[in-house]
Amino acid sequence: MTNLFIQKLCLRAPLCDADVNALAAATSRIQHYDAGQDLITEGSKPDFAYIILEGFACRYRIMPDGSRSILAYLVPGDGCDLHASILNRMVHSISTLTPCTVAPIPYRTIKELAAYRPNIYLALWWSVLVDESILQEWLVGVGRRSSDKQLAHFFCEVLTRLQSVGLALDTSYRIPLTQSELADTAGLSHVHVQRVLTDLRKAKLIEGGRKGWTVPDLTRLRAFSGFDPGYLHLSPLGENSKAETTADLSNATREDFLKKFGSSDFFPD
Amino acid sequence: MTNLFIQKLCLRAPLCDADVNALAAATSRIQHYDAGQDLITEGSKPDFAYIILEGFACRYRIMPDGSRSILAYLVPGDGCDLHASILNRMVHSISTLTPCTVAPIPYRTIKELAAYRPNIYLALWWSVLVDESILQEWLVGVGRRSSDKQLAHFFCEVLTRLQSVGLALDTSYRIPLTQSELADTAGLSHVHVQRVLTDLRKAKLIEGGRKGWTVPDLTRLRAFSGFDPGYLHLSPLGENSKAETTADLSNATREDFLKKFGSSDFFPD
DNA sequence: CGCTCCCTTGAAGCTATTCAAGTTGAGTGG
DNA sequence: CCACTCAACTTGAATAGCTTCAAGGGAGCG
Repeated sequence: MTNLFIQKLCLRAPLCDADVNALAAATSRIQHYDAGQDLITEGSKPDFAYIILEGFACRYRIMPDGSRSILAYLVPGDGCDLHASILNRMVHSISTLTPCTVAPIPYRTIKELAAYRPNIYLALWWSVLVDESILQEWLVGVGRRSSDKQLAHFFCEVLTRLQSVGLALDTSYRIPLTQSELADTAGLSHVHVQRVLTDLRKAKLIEGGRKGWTVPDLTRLRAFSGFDPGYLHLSPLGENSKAETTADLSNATREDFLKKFGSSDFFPD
Repeated sequence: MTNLFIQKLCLRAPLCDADVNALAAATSRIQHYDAGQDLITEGSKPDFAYIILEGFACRYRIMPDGSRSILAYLVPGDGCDLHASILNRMVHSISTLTPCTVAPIPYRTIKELAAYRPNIYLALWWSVLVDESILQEWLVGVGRRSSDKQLAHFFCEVLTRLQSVGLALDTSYRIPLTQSELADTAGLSHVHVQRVLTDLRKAKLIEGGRKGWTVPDLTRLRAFSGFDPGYLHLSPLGENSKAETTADLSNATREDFLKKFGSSDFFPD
């Protein structure tokens, strides 16, 4: 019994059977949402984090003038704001873009999982840091990439993230986003996005439209946009080309890892 | 024995004397850097995190075409990449902008502090989440704010962050950034930044130039830029009404400030 | 004194926005 | 099945915002 969320965490820390079972229990209750519904609203302080099991969602903010800024996409396997209970309140909203299947998890449960299961704790940390890294990449993109490269880069990112959980392994996977959503992601007007996308289509770098984009040749799109997946930190623990360092986990074998972090006194409380 | 880093963490979790002493010991070794030196270089996997005790530093990326994108500023009291040892390798560099006093902390020490001292653990988490929140705000700004409002908003943020650790309580505090640095922060050309800044100067919203900016009236600048400090999550744990947060530091006199944040149980020292 | 870094200004041109008016396609009810 | 509707997409034209190139000015420092 597993799901894409658990699969994703498995990429990030060596979870044992007990870890997987605990996560499976935590995500066993599921809910369905239609497209366009808010899971979390700006200003609230929710009691649950949500795991997206199917569908696409996004984190966004509405500016005083009514314009929208999309800050992140949540694809199947992603959790939203697993950590947010530490902060006072949400400063953005989260909304479904397609019909979604989600698993709500009480923050209490997350805290307990993190406290008693070091590997889950590590995997959650990893997720937060990857979120931050993606945010940095987007900031670079909005600031310093041309609009065509930025949109192409974004498609590469989403496909790569989907592939990392076993989706989008062939080129027929449809990314269900409208041009307006892409515009609010890239900080552009929807009219301009439309023109850029037709150019990309003419160059055979993307295909589709109307809430369904496909990429015929991801390698070409990556080359075009200068996409380097390093910032997604996808490579499993243990595969690290850099020289050995005193900092710990990346070079560690599973045994080293457990020896170091599996002891119960590491997480008091 | 305390410093701005410890002071900042005290705002974020109720640290006891032992916590403070442990942090003081961890940051007791200090180093001096000239302006323009890299503390951490892209692609490396450093052994130390660095706490900025004096001076300004920034996190940045150089794009393939040679342009720079600044992703974050580190002001006194900030730590850089306290958590980075979990990830494979750095995907950006960190450089001093002014001469800096920094305290290097081995990642081992950070791990131990986090493991054995729950309040420090909580405060570090908080720091990471605030960093992420700032990144989101910047992304919104680059995408959806006009260039004058964006730069004004940025000045508000930096001043507010400085005030939260007791710096910049009056208007004479100089923000030591060049126009090129501001341009790489806002994703603009330095020529355009120059023109926007002269406009802001004409409107008496900012003063100075040449690596030294001051804000004569932070309230006016906040109103102009639509700055809401909520995303900095400065209010102490437990106090989280919106009204209170927006009110807090910006208009505060020094006495208000000390009354609120200077109480001895808040700064055990 | 002369160097360097930072700032300033002008002009030309590109990029992106805004406004406005269609078109297309999927879904809905008759 | 067809008309109707709505959201998504498309296109054009005018213009604002921003960049680039280029040249020059001013402050601080050895």
